[in-house]
Amino acid sequence: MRRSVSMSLTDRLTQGVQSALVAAGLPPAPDCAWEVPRQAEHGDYATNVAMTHAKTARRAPRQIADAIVKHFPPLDAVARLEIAGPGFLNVFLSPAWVAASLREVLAAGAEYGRGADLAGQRVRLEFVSANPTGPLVIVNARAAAIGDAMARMLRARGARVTTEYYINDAGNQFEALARSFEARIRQAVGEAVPFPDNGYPGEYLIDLAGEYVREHGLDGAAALQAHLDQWTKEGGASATERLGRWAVARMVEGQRRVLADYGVTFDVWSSEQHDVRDRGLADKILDELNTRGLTYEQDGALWFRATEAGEDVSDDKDRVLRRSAGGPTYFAVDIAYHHYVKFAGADRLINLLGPDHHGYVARIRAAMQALGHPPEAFEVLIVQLVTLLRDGQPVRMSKRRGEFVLMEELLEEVGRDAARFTFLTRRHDSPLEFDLAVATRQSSDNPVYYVQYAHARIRSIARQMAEQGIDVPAWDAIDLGALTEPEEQALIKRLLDYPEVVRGAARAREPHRIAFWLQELAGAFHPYYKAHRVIQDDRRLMLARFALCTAVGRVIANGLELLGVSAPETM
RNA sequence: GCGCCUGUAGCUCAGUUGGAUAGAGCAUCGGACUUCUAAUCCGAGGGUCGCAGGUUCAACUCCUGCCAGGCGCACCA
Repeated sequence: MRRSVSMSLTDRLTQGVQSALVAAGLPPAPDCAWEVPRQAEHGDYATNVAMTHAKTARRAPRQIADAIVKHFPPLDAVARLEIAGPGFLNVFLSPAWVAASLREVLAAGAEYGRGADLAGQRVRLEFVSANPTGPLVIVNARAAAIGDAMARMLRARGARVTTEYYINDAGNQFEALARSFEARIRQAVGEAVPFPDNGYPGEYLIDLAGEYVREHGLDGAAALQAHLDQWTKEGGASATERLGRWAVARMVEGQRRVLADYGVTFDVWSSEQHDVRDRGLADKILDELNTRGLTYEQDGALWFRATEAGEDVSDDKDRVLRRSAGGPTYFAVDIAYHHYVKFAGADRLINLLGPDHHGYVARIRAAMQALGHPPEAFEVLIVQLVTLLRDGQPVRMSKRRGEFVLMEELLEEVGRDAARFTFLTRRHDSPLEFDLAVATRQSSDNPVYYVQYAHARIRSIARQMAEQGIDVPAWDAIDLGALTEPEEQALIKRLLDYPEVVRGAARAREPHRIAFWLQELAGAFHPYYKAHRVIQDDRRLMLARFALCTAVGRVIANGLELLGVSAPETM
């Protein structure tokens, strides 16, 4: 980021306030927050510093405000200061400064909105991580949209982000899948075997079994038995496990493909089996925890003192690490994975989990803190459920019972951009009601098109000007002083807020702020476009407006990029 | 029973670490295309911010209690 914009306007205003306070013989304020007032008559920026500072400065708010106004240093950005209400300080920007500041947006281009406030942070961001026991469903699409936007946002502010998909390809769920898959294969070749209890009854397993039988040329029960016997002779993993591995590989491949179609790719795909269990990390972490005195034996099992570990969390009960029957629990494996693998390459972990895991958060956080990781180094964000409706009727989603709506189907019906944008106009921790019928019916008036359309219109102006052979000089050579309309001033001021919006969204882990802000920007642009023509005889005005529109288009494209949504040239 | 999330317009949701008269989209109603894309624009109606207290100059926002919905409380993952 260029030095001229590295210090934001509000920073400069704060500096002005502080120097004014000192010049007036008052103590500097510990904090000075700026907001954009809802109403234009309250100025472009406002601060309540005179009120919050009243106690420490031991003066009446209005007295402090008076002093600030009297001693405020001259800034070319500031046209005037006003005191209002109980002691608000309202700042009115100079129109000439506003118009000229457009140059910074244009000069920064695709870089505009990026910054370095998270520079040096190595973040490992895990999301989706659905069980490899079935295809991805709608809630996975929500997590994917949020996680991917989160990664883009954090990178834009300087963090080094590694995105990760963790595959739970071990334990009871894997075994249930393997047994279910074997049963489906046997049924596919005509054997009358019962389907296992606690299996995965979804139709996708029947399809997958059919594929397996076809690809291996198993044209009957005898051929299947020969196929399996060969493995038995070889020794090693059981036939059931081998079938399960095949099913998992196919399932993960399918998940990866759907996510790629959605525009979401991961830097790392890690496997519970290969990257943790096979490397003996589970045993290693038990030793580590033992050494630290964080465990005890009881009833033949090894327990973690979850109720005592942790600085800012405490679990409500201790947790088993090694079962009395032997073997580590998922929890033990997970501690090992976080500690040895994830923290090896990052100083900050962010996990997006579903609400069904929130009871798990306290124990894993406690474990991380017990292993010496500071509380803020390990963040868990709960992405709330998507309650699926079809014409107002709830649709239960359960992979176990085989009832769900696939992420693939969502993308076909609603489309990638609309789906992503819909998920990104909600807070991640807010439950979302998603009516498929309504979403399909309304997919053509999804708010995403409102934003994209603004971009397409702007690109269209550029095409028109090129077609008409209008010569556009470098931005620096254009006289922006022509931008005096209130709508033009308002648009530029919005653009100036953008870097701060991205910064705040990244810091709060809230990509939805960007989506809402883009809607507001488009909402300011469309009326302007309708009311004022760009291409016209007054060349000075035309070029200035073209510069403004180009900047708006640029920022829309930048913002949509952070959300993983396309910015079309035409619509 | 305990814990977490949520409760804001008819519906779906925002509300920027306490600010000034609580917003948007959809839906409803009334208008606007000879003009850079009408996937647009202009206007109207629509609210006890779940309820009740408390904190203070100021509460949708913070605290307490209650009500309602969702989720979780395994030697499953």
